[in-house]
Order: sequence, then structure tokens, then C-alpha cells
Amino acid sequence: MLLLPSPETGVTQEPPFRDRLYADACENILPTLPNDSFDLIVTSPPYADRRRHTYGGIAPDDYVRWFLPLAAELKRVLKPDGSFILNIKERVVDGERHTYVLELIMALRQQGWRWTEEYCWHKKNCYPGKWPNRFRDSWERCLHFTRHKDFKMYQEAVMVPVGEWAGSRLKALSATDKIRDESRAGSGFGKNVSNWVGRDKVYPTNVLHMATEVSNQRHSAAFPVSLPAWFIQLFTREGDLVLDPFMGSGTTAVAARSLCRHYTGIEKEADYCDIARQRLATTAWGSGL
Amino acid sequence: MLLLPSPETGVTQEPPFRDRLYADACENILPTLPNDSFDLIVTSPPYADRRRHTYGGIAPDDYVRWFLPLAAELKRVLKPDGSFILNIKERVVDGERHTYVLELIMALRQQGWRWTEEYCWHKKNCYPGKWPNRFRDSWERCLHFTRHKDFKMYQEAVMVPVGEWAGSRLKALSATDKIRDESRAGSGFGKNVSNWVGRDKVYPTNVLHMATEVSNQRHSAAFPVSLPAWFIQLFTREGDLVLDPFMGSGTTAVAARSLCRHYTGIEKEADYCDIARQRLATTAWGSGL
DNA sequence: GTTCCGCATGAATCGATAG
DNA sequence: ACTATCGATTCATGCGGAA
Repeated sequence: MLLLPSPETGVTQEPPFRDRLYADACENILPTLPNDSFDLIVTSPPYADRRRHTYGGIAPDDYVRWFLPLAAELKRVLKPDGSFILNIKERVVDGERHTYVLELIMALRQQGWRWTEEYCWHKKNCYPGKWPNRFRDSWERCLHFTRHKDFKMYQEAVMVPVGEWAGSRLKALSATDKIRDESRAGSGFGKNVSNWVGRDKVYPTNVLHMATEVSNQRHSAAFPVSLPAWFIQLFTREGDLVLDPFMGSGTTAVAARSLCRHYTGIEKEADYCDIARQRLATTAWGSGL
Repeated sequence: MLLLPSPETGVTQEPPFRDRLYADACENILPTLPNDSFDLIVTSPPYADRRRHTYGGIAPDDYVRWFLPLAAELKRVLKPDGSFILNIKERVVDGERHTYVLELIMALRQQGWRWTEEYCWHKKNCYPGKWPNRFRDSWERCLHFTRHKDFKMYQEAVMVPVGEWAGSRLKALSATDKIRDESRAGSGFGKNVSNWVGRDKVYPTNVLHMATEVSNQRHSAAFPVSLPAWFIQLFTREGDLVLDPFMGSGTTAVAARSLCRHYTGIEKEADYCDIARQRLATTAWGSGL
């Protein structure tokens, strides 16, 4: 956590952006945030030409030019040993995959980011439909960028049990399950964890199996809580600070708070910001574990 | 199948490259093959296979320059409505993913190829190992390129059993499904319902779950027969002709032959070519998977 | 208190039709 | 010609109500 000394008392105090939601465009807010402030940035920006009703839609050919200045700000406000997770998938244009995501990766490297890894999010419940030249798109990229070769990573926090759970390990860790078990006299999930003690655990791979959330949120992006939760556990410790510059209905902030991490959320649509506030109001600190 | 008229008898005959293995480098063989000859090209070039020690090793920075002239030949020998499946994954260089695969995709588009789709091959049993900054790499790209917007695709050949949910749902068709279909399709109400009743197979997605083959062949490639077999069933019919310009131990040829397709294989290492011949000798035409 | 079961919905894409 | 809109197609999941 970044702590600022109070100008009057000289005592360190919380920065004003900690656990705060900004109902404004991130191009307006990011420049106001100080350098090296965040341990992790997790976001799912508007995909090109998608969600055009709420975000106006960026043309695929303009996507890199639109994103690059924001990425420069993100690089500035990220701590040197922090990570930036970008969830994105290119859309089909004229029957073929557009290359703007590939171009974005290379442009971010030109900007000084390191393309450390590409995680594969396998969406078990992808959009239905049938076309003569392709199948349903069932995966998205979670691009992992860092500022330096060395960065913080807490692999033990996301270890999974071996055996029958291996196939659906991440589903087993979905936030919904955890909340449900928590609500049942608090014995559900904790008990399961204690059952796992003594069994062998293994590290996961770079393929994540998670279903999208199709209801409950009035936001069109199907970003499940378990996705930012996984990266938050992997790249931060309790008390760290997580930024989502395209917060939407607050999924990243909810994940952070339930895992005892602080958040900063930016969302230019006031309606979504209100939804996020409501969700956070009913999310107890530390409820996720 | 391409059939050439015999210069002596005038009767059509099999082309000389049908069901043939070439123990030579593909840059030597490809120029000898005629235009528009193959229905499908499936290959896993060096690097995706981690065969670099046997191929002399192409430096990542030289990869596109090395591959591009070969791709031009591949485009020439592929039928206009054929497909080119390139199984590849970029290496980690100096702690980050190298961009040569991204650059290759864009260079192939410059060459006239269409980047129609990117299938995700999820390797259920990936290599073990542990690193401080990344997890095991459990997926590879299967890039789908075509010459034109329209191409051959036989989706019914790779349908998969429907999920467990269907048992309860199809037992009693819901009224709202009918309403929804009716509202959208207008008169298509009865037809839609009858389409679902009795359906036990669905179309797959663009994520393939296949385990790698370990230590079965003396070749180091972890390219399972099921991977080319899936694309062969999807993009060709019986009697069609499949090319693998980096054949290795003959996995693509074995898959083709067992599925009643013809093959042409190119492999510059004579030892691998011998292994491929042995495998093909014990693979019956139409023996299945 | 479990389990079962009905049901709405989703970062989609293509082809035809209209301007 | 070239762009914008619209209808058709399709399947896995979590939630809530019922047994």
C-alpha cells in the first residue's frame, strides 16, 4: 500500500483513491493518480465495436490508437513489480479474425510493457449460434503484462487439489459457491478447505476454466468474479491495491474486497457505477475465503 | 482428388505425390508440386514441436523470414477452397513471450492468407515443471488460414455428445423456449421444437481438449493423432488429399490414412521418415481413430 | 435442508434486405 | 457498389421455486 504523509500532522494516511469508485472516463481520472500506486491492474476494456450501446464502440481499425495513451498511464501508476492483466478477444470482421489485438500486444511492447504471458480463459458456456465457417468462440485471452522481468507472483495462493477436482478446479472456487457456503452457518467452504489439508496440491496451468455469469448483473459483460479473483490471489497479498480502469458493474472491486484487498474502480457510466456501489455494499471484507 | 491424364494412355491416373513421403526439406519438395493440389494442409512446424535441436534451430527473430517463402508455396499448392492449419506456440525468450507468431500471422495476411480462426488446443497433460514467474503452458494455437472467404467445412463430422443438462431439459420442452423462438422466428415455432427433440449431439466449440501423446514415438513431438484427425474430419471428405510439410514421425499421414484420406508427407530427417513409413505400414486404410 | 427442475440469458456471426 | 439494419441460429449455466 502506498501511504502518503499527511501535510498537517506528518502521519501517514490512506491515499484518497483507495477503495474509491470514480464515475468518470478513465482518460480523465488516470492522470490524477500518482506514480507506482497499484499492485495489480485487472480489466476487461470494451472490445472493439462491442457494447456500442453503452460505450459507443471503438472501430477495430482505431482500437490500438485509442488504447495506447491509456496504457501509458496504466504503466505509470502500476508499481514496478506489479502486473497488468488485460482480458480481451478480437472480433470477426468480414469473415476473419481482426488483428487489432495482435497489433496491441506489439504496440504495448513498443511502449515498454513486457508481454510476460498469455493465459487462456476457457468459457465453458459460450455464446450459442451456428455459422457455416466457424464454431462458437469459447475462449478469450488474458494477456499478462509487466513493467520488469521480475514481478510479484504468489503461486501457492492458487494451488489446486489433485485428483477428481482437477477438471473443474476453478469452478469449485467460484465466488458464488464460496458465498453460498459462507451463508450456511459459515461451515461450508472452510470445512472443504480443511478436508483438502493433507492432500497433495498442484500448481495450475495457464488455462482457466470458468463459466461466464449470464444473470444477476445488469451489465452486458460476462466477466465472472472468479476471473479477477484468481489473478488477485496470484499477484497480490492482503491489503494490496487493485485497479480496474474499466470497472463496469464492479466485478473486480467485489473480488478484491472479498479477498481483503483494496480497490480503485473507474467507470464512466454512472448507472454501472451505482450497481458497483450496491454490490460492494453487500460484499463483506474478506467474505471470499 | 487431382487426377492427371497419362501422357501415354490418356487415362487419368493418380498423381505421383499421392500417399507418398518425401525424405527431403520442404523448401526443395514444395516447388515441385502443382498448383491447387491439396484439400488441407496440417502441420506443426519446428518450435511448436520443440524440435529445434534436430532442425538446427531457427532463431525467433528469423522465424517469419524463414517461414514466409514456404507459406507462399503452401498457398500455391492448396486448393482454393482448402484450409491450412498451423499448430504453433511462441517460445519464452528472456522471460516474456516472443512475438514471432503474432508477426507471422500478420505477415501471412500480407501474403494473401485469410486468418479465419484461431482454435485453442488445450493440452490436458502438459509438460511438468515449475518456474517462479509463470505456470506450465497448457495450450497451443491452431491457426486456421484460408485462401478465400468461402471454404469447405464439414461441421457434422465432428459433432460431440450434448451436455448432461439436455437430459432434463429435452424431457419436457419449456413453454418459454417455444415463445421465444416464436417471437423471433415467427412461424418457425414447430420446426424449432422438433429440431431439439431427440437431438443428442451438438457442434463443438473452437477449444479442443486433447491430451498429448507421451513417449509413444521416438520423435519428440507431442502432436497427438487426434489433433490432425479432428481437422481432417472437419475440412476434408474421404478420398481427399492432406499435406504435412513438416511431417515428423508421420502423425498427420497416419491420421489421414486411418480416416480414408490420402496424404503427402515431407520430412527432411531420414530417421523420422523411416518411422513414419513403419507407422503407416501398420495403419490400415479406414481403421479409424 | 437437500435435490430437482424450469427457465432466461449471454463481449456472436452470417446472410439477406433495405437505403 | 457499399453501408446499415434485422432475423435466424444455438447451448451451458446459475438462479429461484418446488418437491
